[in-house]
Amino acid sequence: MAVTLHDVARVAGVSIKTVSNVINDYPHIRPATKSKVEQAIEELGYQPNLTARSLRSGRAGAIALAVPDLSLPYFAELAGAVIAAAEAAGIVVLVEQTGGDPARELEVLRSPRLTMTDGLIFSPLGIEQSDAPALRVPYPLVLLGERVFDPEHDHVSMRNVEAARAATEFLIASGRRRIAVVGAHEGEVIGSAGFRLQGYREALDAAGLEFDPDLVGYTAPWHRSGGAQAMRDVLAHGAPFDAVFGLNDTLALGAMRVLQEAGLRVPHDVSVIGFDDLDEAEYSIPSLTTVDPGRRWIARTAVETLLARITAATLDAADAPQPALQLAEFRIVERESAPAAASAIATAV
Amino acid sequence: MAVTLHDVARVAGVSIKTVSNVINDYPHIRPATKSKVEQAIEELGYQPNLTARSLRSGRAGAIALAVPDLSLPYFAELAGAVIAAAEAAGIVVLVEQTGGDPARELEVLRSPRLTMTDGLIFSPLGIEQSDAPALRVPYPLVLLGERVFDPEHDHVSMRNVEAARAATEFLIASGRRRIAVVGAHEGEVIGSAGFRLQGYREALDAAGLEFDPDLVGYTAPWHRSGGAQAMRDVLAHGAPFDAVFGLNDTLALGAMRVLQEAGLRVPHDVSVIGFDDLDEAEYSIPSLTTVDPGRRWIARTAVETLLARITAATLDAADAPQPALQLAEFRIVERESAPAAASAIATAV
DNA sequence: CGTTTACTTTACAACGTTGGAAAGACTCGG
DNA sequence: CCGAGTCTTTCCAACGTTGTAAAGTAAACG
Repeated sequence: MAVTLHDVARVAGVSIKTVSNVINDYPHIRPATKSKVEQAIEELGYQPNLTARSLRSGRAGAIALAVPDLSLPYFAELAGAVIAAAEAAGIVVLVEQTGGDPARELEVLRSPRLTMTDGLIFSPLGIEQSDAPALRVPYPLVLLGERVFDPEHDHVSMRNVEAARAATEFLIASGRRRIAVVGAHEGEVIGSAGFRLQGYREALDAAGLEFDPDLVGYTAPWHRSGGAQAMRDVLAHGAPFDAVFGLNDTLALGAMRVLQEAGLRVPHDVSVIGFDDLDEAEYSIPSLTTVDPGRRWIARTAVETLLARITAATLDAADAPQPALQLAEFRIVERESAPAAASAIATAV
Repeated sequence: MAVTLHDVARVAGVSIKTVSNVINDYPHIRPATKSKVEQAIEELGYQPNLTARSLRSGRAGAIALAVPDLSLPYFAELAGAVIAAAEAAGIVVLVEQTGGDPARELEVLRSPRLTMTDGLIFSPLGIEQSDAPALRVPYPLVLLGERVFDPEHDHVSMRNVEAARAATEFLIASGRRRIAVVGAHEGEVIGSAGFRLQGYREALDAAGLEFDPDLVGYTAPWHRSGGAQAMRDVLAHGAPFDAVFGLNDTLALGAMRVLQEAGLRVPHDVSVIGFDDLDEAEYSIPSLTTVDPGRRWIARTAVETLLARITAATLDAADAPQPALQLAEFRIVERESAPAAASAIATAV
């Protein structure tokens, strides 16, 4: 079928090892031989078989990325950033979708498919802290997110508590006092929802504001429809509010949608802030004030960390650094849905 | 490092071929031997090395998907659907981003990386019909989109002209007469922009409406910002209009944003229709009437076609079907931004 | 009880590549 | 013109797996 080293060697009239040497820039090759080989390569259109190279060298030049679902914009943008960062290092990315299902997540971790890659960047959503032992896999692994922590692993994440607190404080500083939340997970302590809710409560406490359970909207899926439904629940409670903190942007966008249906104006009656700084936050109507949690930095750092770990593993380096938790810097991106200086106070139905 | 067939064979006290036979469900194995081997596999946690298997068998169990950019929602959702469809067949997907850059697209086609996969699903954006010869690659290839056509290849696409015509006719049927377009590409005939613009013109012609160049907003990148900019250009022309056809959803959403800034109400003053039926179209404010071009069907069909082609290639089947162009069915999804029965007529700027 | 037949296991080679080290060729000094 | 040193090329084996075919074993038959 395909052209192999043997074919090139035959055409060039040398041994296959010489061809291999040319390809791998072995220094001691006579110029004449080299050009002869290069000409044969050109003529035959030879391309190295990366599968064979991978088998022989033990390095695949590929990593795996497991995320819940590419139809969730956060993960789509994360995946895009990971692929771009890997590409810059000449590495390709195999993408798996887990759907956030714990069983599927565990299955991916154990899957023999990973023998085709050098390591995994794993963004779990369904598994729990008690599943941490399942993370002790025989290949380099970098964790993302805040679902599971394990001191044995490199972990790249964001400052959820601080960032959520900053978002809430931003609303408070703008004059809001009754701040609803959408996207909470019942009883969750660890995880994006738990941490961000904690940050929210810390901000309230620090400002001497009371936490009102009626202002918390719950939803498991962080889809726009979930945000809409949680917002409706809060409205149904009848407690007045003048701001909404969407625990992520899609939730906030879904919530904005419901507010508008309910006749509440954003930001006139209700300020809305999100979390993630998705592309679409910039172009929603009104544009969404949000937290940029450092997604690109996370992608880049995750790839760099994984590649360093892979290199260390091949060198069997004893001086490899300890696994670490690296946290991205965040910043508030002010847009229309929550101006720094808000005005009116609404009394919602 | 990893456990190999040799290790299992040693522990089980059999030859490696017997272990291989057990794994591959070879029928003639004594039950006692089989269980002995299975126990050793279990005990050692053996996992087959897919790289070696792939080298030996010539089948990688992986396909490549090349799309412009995952931060474009259409391609993110497409990629998600492709991965899901492949997963159902036990195939993994390696995702490449071309950025829509012609040079990069050609590079991906020729890249030795593809030797790690069994075939490619390619969604070009930058290359042109004249680049078609570059598509004659030595591995199975399925084309998506409408940038390049080639009778030598399987191609899965959508009914751009008909669907765009239907979208325009939908606006006309709702009572609109001055329909702007955003997202056109200067001089393009072949390609999403060209085809959809053609459908738009066909609808105008059929309805006896005049085509007004001042109502066409151009933008190369089909980002939201491009839609916004194109909409501003149209507004700047000063020609009145009562509807906007965004050549895709993100363009339409960007345009809606600008309309609102300009004080025009959607759909009261201006109806807006998009194209793609992205998740977010359902939750924008107002929700976006759009065309569902059959994205999931396209993903599923592309994967099935590619896998069939791969199988045919390995069997060296002479009875393989001719390459074909398969087109998805489309439908109009009516939402708020363009109701079937529109009312007022606006006179823009 | 020898022989055919069917079942079960194994030896070997090969997929395409590269590391290690030996073999060959050339250059230079004496 | 020889030996030492350097440059250049080749040979061999191995990465982990599976196809082919042969070898070995047990059951069945006459």
